[in-house]
Amino acid sequence: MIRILLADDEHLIRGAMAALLSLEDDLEVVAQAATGAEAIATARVVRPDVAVIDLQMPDLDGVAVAQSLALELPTCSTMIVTSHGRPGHLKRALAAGVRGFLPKTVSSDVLATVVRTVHTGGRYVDPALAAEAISAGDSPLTPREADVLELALEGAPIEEIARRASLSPGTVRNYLSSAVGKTGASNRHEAARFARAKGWI
Amino acid sequence: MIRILLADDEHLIRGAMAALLSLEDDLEVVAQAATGAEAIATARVVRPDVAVIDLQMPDLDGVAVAQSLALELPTCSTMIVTSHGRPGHLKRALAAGVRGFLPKTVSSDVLATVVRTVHTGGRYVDPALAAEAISAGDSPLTPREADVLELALEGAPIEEIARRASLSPGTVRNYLSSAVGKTGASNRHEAARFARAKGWI
DNA sequence: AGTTCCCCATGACAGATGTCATGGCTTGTG
DNA sequence: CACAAGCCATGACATCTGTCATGGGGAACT
Repeated sequence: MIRILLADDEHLIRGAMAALLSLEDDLEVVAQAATGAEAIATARVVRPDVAVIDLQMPDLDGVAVAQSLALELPTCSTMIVTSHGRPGHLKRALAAGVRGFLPKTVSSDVLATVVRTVHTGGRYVDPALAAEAISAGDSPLTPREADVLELALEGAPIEEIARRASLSPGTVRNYLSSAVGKTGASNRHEAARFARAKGWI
Repeated sequence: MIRILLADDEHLIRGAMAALLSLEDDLEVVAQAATGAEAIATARVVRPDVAVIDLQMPDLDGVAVAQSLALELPTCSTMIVTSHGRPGHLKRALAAGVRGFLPKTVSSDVLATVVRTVHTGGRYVDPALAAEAISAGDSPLTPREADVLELALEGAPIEEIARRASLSPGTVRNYLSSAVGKTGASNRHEAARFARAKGWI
């Protein structure tokens, strides 16, 4: 019997996935969590064999949870399911020791199969997402450029970005200009959207 | 027995919700669809009692589907479930004749209860979403302002917005300026994000 | 030691953007 | 009808942004 921890902030989805996984004879959902922190705390207690984590949750990112679990419970395999699969996320997730990465568009038997695969030490990444990740390539942005671009996402004026990044406005403009050039966008807002779509920020 | 049509583009979620609803003795999922168009076509054939529709789908909006269903199948009650509930959506949905509106954060028994409620002619709107909708108020934007602001969402330069809206760049700037004033933002990008958060565009 | 890359900053310039005043046209309303 | 409100446009002005040149300091690699 494979013991599963399920973490997803959407109660309905979580309950539904639990119901679905429980239909399998060899799978058992032993715990559920609605937030990243809760997932980690629960995992410490119940020590599941496999953790199925949603990527986007209110507090901790799914990847952050995976990182913690990899450290604290090396025997527990972590896999991530997500609605909005961006290339960068996949890369970060694999770096964090995640063994499975799926979009929520897959069918239920694929999910069950992957749970079994990661439990026996295997890995599985959705082919479509993998292809996207490869085509997206590495981020050409320097760390600082990524920081600044992220602050620009909300549409804030440069003044405010500079304050929040503790930089001079001139420097901010330089970084943004560089980022705009690298992304082929025509202004920082477009560049920010582009970079987010690629998963670079 | 209440016959249900389930529409959601995420296969996993759809299957899971089907599994969950089928656990109830008086509910039966008689059809599933992955897109809006598919949902309408399927509904014409199977004539379900209740349609449970996801708000965001690749092609048609959940609200658009609800509108079609209300016309073609007046005996079928439509309810919408969504991950990202914005106030404006709720308003549009109710105008389209939707009888139930829920975020995916609700528990499974709430879902089942609401299915029964709408089937007997009742209505149900998630209290939290309702409160949000009320506090958001009506859109202060004129139709044209909303159009232009929507085009501004992607970060395009004014030149392009003007082309896409078939307006002079000067006019676009006037509308945007007005919208910026009404939203209290400091530039059009912030205004666009704000308006989207409020569900105005 | 030299080279390269990143970080941070400044200054200058052109072009994009936000704001305001103004005016003509249409539509709906008291 | 008079009036208000929305739609569309133009022009002028101040400010914001994007771009480029320049330079110092630090880390990494050859």
